[in-house]
Amino acid sequence: MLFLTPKDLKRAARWFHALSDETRLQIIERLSDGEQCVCDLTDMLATTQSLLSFHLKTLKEAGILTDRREGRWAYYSLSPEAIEELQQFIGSLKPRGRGPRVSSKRCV
Amino acid sequence: MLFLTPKDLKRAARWFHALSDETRLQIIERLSDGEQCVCDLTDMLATTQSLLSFHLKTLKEAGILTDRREGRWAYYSLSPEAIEELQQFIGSLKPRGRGPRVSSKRCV
DNA sequence: GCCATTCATCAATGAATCTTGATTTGGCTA
DNA sequence: TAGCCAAATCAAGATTCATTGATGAATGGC
Repeated sequence: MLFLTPKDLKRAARWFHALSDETRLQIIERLSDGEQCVCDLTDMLATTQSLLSFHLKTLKEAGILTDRREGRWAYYSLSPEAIEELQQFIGSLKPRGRGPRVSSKRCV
Repeated sequence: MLFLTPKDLKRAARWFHALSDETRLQIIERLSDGEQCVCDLTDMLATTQSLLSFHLKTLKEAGILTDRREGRWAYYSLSPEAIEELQQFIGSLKPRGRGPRVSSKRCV
């Protein structure tokens, strides 16, 4: 059973929007192996520096990534908390679409 | 460890885009209790008929919902397969951002 | 100080998306 | 058949988003 406050809704929508782009999913894919610096991601992902920066910002503002600076390099990694909450959210969707149907009160 | 084919990427991006809207998340929320007809959803969700129809279509085209017609009513429900695949996808993201860092080969 | 490097930010363009209101399609009932 | 109802579709406008290229800020080496 799922109950979302308006705040939950906003946050979840933001998460999913952040994940709704192929380049950003590739970033997630790379970061699922652990922290990476921006320069490596630039090489891996065949994108421009400014565009990558934009996507990283999008993911960071959604709370999915955290960043860390070290000298002139920036390192990004997945936020364990966000991933866990995402897993909980999706996990709470019980797929009972095929089960015994809850008949509607009005449309019968 | 995550490996996404270009096809996977496209599909996942489409899922997440479908989930990136508050109204659509509310639809999901309602449908997680079981199948619902459009007219009930219209009442619950404080939206217009045509807009709801648009959102339902978006979710359906992403493969997240299935629909069924009965007389003049349309019933929508979550697709168990899609939910399961989503759960697998998110589940494969191991949040080891805090663990021992995988040091970069280039940026040190 | 001076320059190169790394990354972030800004402004501008085009594309995709959301939203609205009107129209259409199909099914039911009288 | 005529009329009503549920839902989908369409066209138009508004908004948001992705992308590009140029500029700016911070760091480190010389």
